[in-house]
Parts: sequence; C-alpha cells; structure tokens
Amino acid sequence: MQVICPKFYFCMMALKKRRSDCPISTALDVFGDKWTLLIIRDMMFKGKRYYGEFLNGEEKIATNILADRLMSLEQAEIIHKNVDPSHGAKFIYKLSPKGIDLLPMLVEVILWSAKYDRKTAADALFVEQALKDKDKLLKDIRNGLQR
Amino acid sequence: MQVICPKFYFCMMALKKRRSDCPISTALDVFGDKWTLLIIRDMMFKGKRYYGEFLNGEEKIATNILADRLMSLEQAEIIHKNVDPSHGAKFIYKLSPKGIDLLPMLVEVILWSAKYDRKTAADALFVEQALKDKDKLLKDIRNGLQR
DNA sequence: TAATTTACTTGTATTTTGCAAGTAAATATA
DNA sequence: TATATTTACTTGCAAAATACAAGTAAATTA
Repeated sequence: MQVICPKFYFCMMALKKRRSDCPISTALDVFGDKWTLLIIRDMMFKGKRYYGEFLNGEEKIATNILADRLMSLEQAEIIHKNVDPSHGAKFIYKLSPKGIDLLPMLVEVILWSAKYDRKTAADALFVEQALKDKDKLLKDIRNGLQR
Repeated sequence: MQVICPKFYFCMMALKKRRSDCPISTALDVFGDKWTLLIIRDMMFKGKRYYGEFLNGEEKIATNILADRLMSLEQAEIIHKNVDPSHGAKFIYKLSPKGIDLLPMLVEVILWSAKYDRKTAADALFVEQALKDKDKLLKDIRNGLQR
C-alpha cells in the first residue's frame, strides 16, 4: 500500500472496510497473508528484533513487503517499534501483549503441521511438551518473552 | 492458478517449492490467504457443504477464487469432494480429519479476536465455554462434525 | 572525514485477486 | 418432451499485491 501521508494512515485504516465482523474474518484481515505470521514467528520463537534479522530469515521476504507488514503490525498494535537505546541507527521491534497472545494459535499451527506434514521441521521436543502439558509450555514461552 | 491438465496438477503442486520446512511457513503455504480459512470456517461452524453456500457467505468471495481455493483444499486433503447422492448436479464438500484438526487453531483465532477486537461478532457463549473448558468444547464440536 | 550499516523507498515486471459475463451438465417445470 | 432453472464452474480483463533490483538518507564506525 502507498501511504501518502503517514499522519492519516490510521484514518485510512479505519476507513478500510472489514469484510465482516466475524472474529476469524477480522483476524485474517490483519494476518491473513503469507508473510505476517512469519514475522511474528521470528519474534516469538527466534528472538528476532531487528529489520535486518527479519530480512535474512530463511524464507527471504522482500524488503518492501517486510516494511509494509511491520507498519501494518504496528498499526494493529501487535508489535511496537522503538529506537535501540544502545545503537541509535537501529529500531527494535517487539511483540505487544496483543502480539504475545497470538502464541496459542501459533502453537496449534505447529501441532497441526507436525501431525500432517511429513517433512516438517517442527521441533520434536517442542511438540512433545505441547502435547504433554500445553499450559506449561505456553507459560514458559511467555516468561521468556516478557524480559 | 491456471490448471492446464488436471491430471498433472498434483505433480505441479509437488514441484511448487515450499518456502521452507518450518511448520508455520508450510501451513501458511496452504491457508495463508484471506479466503481459505473462511471456507473452512463455513464448513466447521456453519455446516455449509455446497459451492453456492460458500459463494453466498457474508464476505462475498468471488466465484473464481472460491473454485481455486476449493481445488487447493482438496489437493491438500483438507476437504473431500463428492457428488451429492440425493441430487446429482450438486457436489458436497466436507472436511477430512486433517481439516477437522484445524479446529483448535480456529478456536484460538476466535478467542484472540474476542479479546482484542471490540466489534467482534464472536459468540459470547462460545467464548465463555472455550475459556471454561476448552477440551469439552472441542470434543462437542468434533462430535457434531463426524456424522 | 569517508566508508559502512541500517532501514527503508522507488520503479518495474510478474502474479494474484476481483468482478462481470459466459457455459455445460443435471434437474425441475410446463 | 421441450424449456427454464439450478449448480458449479470457466474465461477475460482490470486492479491490486507481490517480487526483485536499485537507490537513498540518517546514524554509526573506522
């Protein structure tokens, strides 16, 4: 999307009609594409925080798509963007509570792929723990994210 | 996608490179778009089974997109397509076990929207039950889907 | 002070999506 | 039996999104 004036971006977004009020539909309006959840995955499970880190993920997202998705994630308040205090040229992207709350969904996605995708790279120990005590796993990951 | 020869569609799909072996990435290769999960939602929670029913959902999917997504869902073995025994001109689409196993993920999506989307149409009773006894809710919905 | 790093923006080609219209087979109606 | 209707699509085209390459500006490092 071409943002002519950032100040009115929120306004534009507000006007951009949601397809319906269905909870699944409105969620897909935010992350229903091939890239958004991969950025969230990188923050959630791989500890990535910088633009360059996302850019160098193994799926090789294009730089303009990355910039677009980071902006829409920030707009949706799923992530927050701040100047890196120890390096003024860098921005740190981190999950908001709303973003962290996507964890249970992502865990279910992982479990589904682990069950049906023969070539999945899902971590066996992760899957085992999720099947044995999901609440504990979720809590452990959340604790790691707070910091 | 333009399918020149349906017999070789599977072959084409096999060649179509997955972006990575990450379980989230491969899942998004299948349902990472604005429409696929809405079709699954219609089958899962609204009991829809016919092409025309999906077409008339409130989000108004385009007919060519619907045809494309039904084909890719069938290819992914998330749904099965059969002639309607009581009406030879109609096809019945139904979820496979693999499709039904997307239920936990969809419930998490609903809960996330219910928590953060002020205008969500998520059913309050559904949300309440999911928060109180998720396993029971999942089991109940699965029972309703078996038949 | 110059080179490098970081986080982008811009331009363009390709692909996907959205919309309208058309079609073919099966079924329902006259 | 002939005609109309329903169902599940396909086709064509315009618009939007995506991918890729190149360029840029601010901050940092050498």
